[in-house]
This record gives sequence, C-alpha cells and structure tokens, in this order.
Amino acid sequence: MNGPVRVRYAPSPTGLPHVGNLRTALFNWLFARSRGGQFIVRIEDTDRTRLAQGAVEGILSGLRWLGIDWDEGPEVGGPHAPYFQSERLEIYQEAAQRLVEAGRAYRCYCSPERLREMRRQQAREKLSPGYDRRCLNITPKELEERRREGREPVVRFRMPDSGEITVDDIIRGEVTWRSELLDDFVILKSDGFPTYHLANVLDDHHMEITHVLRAEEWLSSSPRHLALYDALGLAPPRFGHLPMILGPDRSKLSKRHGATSTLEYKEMGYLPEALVNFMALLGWSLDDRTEIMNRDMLVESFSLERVVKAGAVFNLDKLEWMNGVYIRAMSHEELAGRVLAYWREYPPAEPPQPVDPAYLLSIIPLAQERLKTLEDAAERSAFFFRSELEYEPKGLALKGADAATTAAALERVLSIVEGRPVFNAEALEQDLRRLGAELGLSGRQLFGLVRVAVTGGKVSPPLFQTMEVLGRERCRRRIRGAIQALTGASGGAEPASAP
RNA sequence: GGCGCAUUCGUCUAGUGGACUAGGACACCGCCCUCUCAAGGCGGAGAUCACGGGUUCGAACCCCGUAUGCGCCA
Repeated sequence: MNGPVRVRYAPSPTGLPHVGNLRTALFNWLFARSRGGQFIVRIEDTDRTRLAQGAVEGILSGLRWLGIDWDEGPEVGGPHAPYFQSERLEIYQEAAQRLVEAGRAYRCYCSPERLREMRRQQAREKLSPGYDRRCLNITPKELEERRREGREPVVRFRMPDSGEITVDDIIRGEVTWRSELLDDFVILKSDGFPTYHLANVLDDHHMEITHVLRAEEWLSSSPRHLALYDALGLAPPRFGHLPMILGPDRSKLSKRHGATSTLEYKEMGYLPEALVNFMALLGWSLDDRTEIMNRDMLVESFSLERVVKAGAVFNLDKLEWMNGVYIRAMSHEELAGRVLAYWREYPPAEPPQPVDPAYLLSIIPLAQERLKTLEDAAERSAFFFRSELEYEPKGLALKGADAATTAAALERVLSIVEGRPVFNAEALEQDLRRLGAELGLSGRQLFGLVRVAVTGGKVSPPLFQTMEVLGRERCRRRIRGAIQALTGASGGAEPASAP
C-alpha cells in the first residue's frame, strides 16, 4: 500500500449532519491533507426508508461551512463516479450474484415473521441471536414452493464456520472474533438494494480507499467486512475506529442532548474555525498544552498515533470559550464583516436591519472582547442603535439622593456633553471625573448613572468610549430623555427620540 | 443475552517503567486591574490514575481478574 492515501466520508442522508459525523469527516480530511492524499465523499443512500429531504444538501453545506473540501464526490465528480450508492446498484447485484455462484452466499426466503419468532426463541433459550441457516440447505422442492408463492429472497453472506477473524486496527491494535459467533448477515435486500456491509465494502474497494476511518460503533461490523473482502478476493483497506462523541450522560450523542447538527452551531453564532479546532481536540491532541490551532496547524500536526481510544463528551462550555478566543483574535474589519453576514443570514429582532456598516465598525472594538458567539453581537450592540431608550426610574436613582438631585446631576452632565468642543472619550473622562469630584460622587456612582442614562442599562462597554461612539447628538438626546423620565416632565421642547 | 471496546480532576486531555508530591485547558472560587460587564494577570480548590491481585528495586504506564460504562447484534 505505497500509493497515495485515499480516505472517505460516507454519510447516509438520513438527516442533518451531526457533530459526531462531522468530527469523523474532519479526522479523515485531516489525515488525507496531512499525508498529501485524497478525501472522497460518498453518499450511502441505499436505505430508502430512512432518506430525508434535503439531507444531502445539508451534509455538503455543513462540510463547506467547515472548510472541509473533497477531491471526489457529489458536485465535483471524479474517476469513480457515481458517488451515490443508489446509482451503483448493478455493482452490488453483480457481486452478490457472484458470491451466490461461488457458494459464499445464498438466497433466503424466510419471512420477517419467522425471523422474529426465531429471535424470540433464541432470547428465551438465552442463545446468541443470529440467523439459523434454514435456507442454506433449502431443498429444490421447497425452493420451487417459495418461488410459486412469489416471495422475493434476500441474499445472505455465508460466514466461515470456524476460525478467527482479526482486525489490525490502527487505533486499537488487534481485535479478534471467532467467526462461528457471527451469523449469516444479509448483503442484498429483497428489493435489490444492498445492505450497508456489501455496498460499503465494494465501494471502498472500487474507489481505491486505503484507510477506513470511522466511528467506533462500526468496530463490530469490521469482521464481517473482512470476511466479505476475503470472499470477494479483494485486499481490504486498513481500518481505524475513532472514539465516539458522547452527550453529557456519556451515551452516543443524539438529538435528545440538544443541538447536535453542525448547522445549528452555525445558527447559534459559532465560527467554523472554532468548531474545527474544538472538534479536532475531541479524541486527538498534539501535546500537553497546545489547544488553539488553526486549520493549517492541524493539518501539519495531525496524526492517527495521537488519536485517543475512549469516547469524548461534547463540552459546550469549552467550545464557547474557544469561539471567544477566535472572535478576539480577529481584526475589527473581519469581525464586522462576519457579524454583518451573520445578520444577513439570521436577521435579529434588534438592531433593525440593514445596519450602517461604518457605525457597526466603530462599535466592534467595544463589543469584541465581550462576545462569545456572533449571536451575542445583536444583544450587545442593540442599545447603540435604539432610537428611544426606556428607563426604569429605579435604574436611574442615584443612591441616597432624590430624583431632583439626580436630575440636577444629569443636567450638569448634559451641559458637559453639549459644551465640549471636542467630543471624545479622553475629554469626556476628564470632565466627568472633575464633575464627580465637585458633586462629591464616586466614579462608580456618577458613571453608573450616566451609563444608565446613555445606554439604558447597568452593563455596557467602558462608558467614555461608548459615549464617543454614540456621538454627541445621541448622548444629548438620551440624557434629556433620562432627565424627563426622572422629573416626569413630559412636554419637553424636544422629543427624546431619534438617534 | 452474546460479542467487542473503553476506564487519569465535573469535562477535554498530557503521560509509553524512575523527571509524578500526576502537567495543561474549560468550568468553578478568590485576589489584582477597574466607571459596570468583559478581557487580562496572579493564586486556589479539584484525580488515593475504576477496583483487586501480580511482575519489578520501582507501575498511571507491563500481565491477570473483577466491576462499571458504552457500542453492535434487534
């Protein structure tokens, strides 16, 4: 196996791509890119009962969003097209026929009812479940009867009666099964569609896959696959079973654990580069300290030797932190662009869209280090855009002072805002500190009051920079509005509205 | 039930026989910075390395067994 590495991601289009699936895709992709090999996408759509509308599009857009590109597969084609199993049926049917002729497989006419009864019986007698080979030695007469009944058979693979099957797993080492404990599994269903096992094995061979890297849940089917390769006279690829991604209860991550589809994370405002970095660390690590790694670093340092064996719980807290790290590392322009794009795709309730990009860009430096996700941006910046603030009188109350005193203090602030020749953070800070000293108010008290007057809330970015970004006019109107709210004067000369 | 895999702080992990009084990160707590919130800095708490036996002068690390969890077979 000295040729180039060829790996694949082979999802079933049964729903939106799940983070566990995408992590498997990521590891395959990282392995391919780190070894200068190829990454192939193949759609395993042979289970027609579970097909979901739009699933293929969802899978591909999930990959694209994460920046996982494929060398062969849907949309890009390739030398082994088609890359949809539903369009490759003849390959599977022909192989199944060949296996039947060679005595390595046989047709089975057992009804679902009989199989169910058989399993019930086995469970009752505490035997290991599995097909009892009733149809392996079917007599010509019985066969004739079944045919006359018009029953369509399935094709079962005949497992070797004895011996051991050993998988030399890249991640787990050698794992051995006794083949007589494995039953004769179906390879071709009665509707002529292959099962996962047959299609997967044949396609991996035809597509010249060198390494099958898949989740651990497939480990138990690998001896069947090896037996199939053997019966077909094909050389198997190398196998590597990756640890699974688990929910907080340590069971396989699923819908009931909350958001699991990659596109949900996109909608929640996570950055693809952060998700990629985070997923790479679920079951793999570079060393005892390196955590923040961009795509190039991951490609450069990824290796299967450092893949962990045990399953990993998906820890949202850490993803959130990492997303914040990536947000903080961006330039202001970059972040502004991302926020704008995010708002275009998922318009927030506030601020009203579209937004002035230049104004947004001036806000970004104040919001950046406070964001965990892109979704936070709307809430964090909403007050910058509001045309009218609503005050709760309690919020405006200056501790230990009555409304009139508070209003008087705000009047002083207002005259500073109106009177400053230069309206910037530095100047405002100077003046407001002086005012505080004069009024005998601490910074906490005075600035807290002004903060509520100017932003409508008790929490905001640093006050003076915030005021500078808001601009003199907005500050003036808002402070007036606050004074009115305090004094109850409703008929002011100027309405406290308009930004 | 059968088969298989796994098991180091709550979570992700480092660790491949002596540098382990087990390191880092997230989360948590405290202090500093400070106009609030963050971010940042410093510090703290948190793992008898699942348990029990061995092997060895010495074991988180090697061997055996047990337990638990998970996966697959439906």
